[in-house]
Amino acid sequence: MYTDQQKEIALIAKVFGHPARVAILQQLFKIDACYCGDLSEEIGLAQPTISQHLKELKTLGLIKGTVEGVKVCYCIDIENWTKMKMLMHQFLDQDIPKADCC
Amino acid sequence: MYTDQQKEIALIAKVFGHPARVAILQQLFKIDACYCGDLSEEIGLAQPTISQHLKELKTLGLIKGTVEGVKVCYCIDIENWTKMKMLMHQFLDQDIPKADCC
DNA sequence: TTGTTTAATTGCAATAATACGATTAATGTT
DNA sequence: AACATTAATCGTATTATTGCAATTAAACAA
Repeated sequence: MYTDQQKEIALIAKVFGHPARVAILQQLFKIDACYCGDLSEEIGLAQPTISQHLKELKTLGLIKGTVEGVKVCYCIDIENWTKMKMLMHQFLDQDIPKADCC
Repeated sequence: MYTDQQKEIALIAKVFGHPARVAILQQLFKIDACYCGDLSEEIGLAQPTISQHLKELKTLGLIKGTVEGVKVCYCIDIENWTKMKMLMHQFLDQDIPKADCC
């Protein structure tokens, strides 16, 4: 029904389609690494909610987490983020017509 | 709770978060203009479903439609698409850390 | 006017997403 | 071992999204 590319773009975009996940990602870029509890405080959502959002980001491969004692340190997965960026640019930067058609 | 930027990025991404809307946009880029009925055939969804997706894209300002007799011609809104692209690039092209932190 | 074509709207059923309290799991500390 | 800390999972209520049949609306044609 849809091309693989269309499905993948939609999957990525869906993950960006919630402000909490946008906020989490921006925070990870800003401070380079973060703990679930810190994010919960920073963003203002309950810990299970943040954990759930982190899981979605992790499932897509955009972030990774490593256990550090009793905490889990999350950060951007640079390689996958770069790959994702290429796909999204491909979609966003399509050649636009010279003039509005209507 | 979230910044305006975060909310706007999420709103845009949410619209891209369904393969049907990705397909519609790609088709509009490809053939420069399209009618609702053509999209319905091309994509394989019922006319009301396509109409609904078109409405969401229009609400966000990414496309515009002009009545052409009994049909409605849809096309990309170049100006708004360009604006949207800038916002998304701002988000996607954040400075990534030199090395994985974890 | 009457019919034809196309798109929008309505109503509704099915599914998915979101948020969080309660609990469990894992690790570290005393 | 017993406790403390942190994050994941479970269960569940609420809300949002999706898809479409049926209908309505709008424009044109005969």
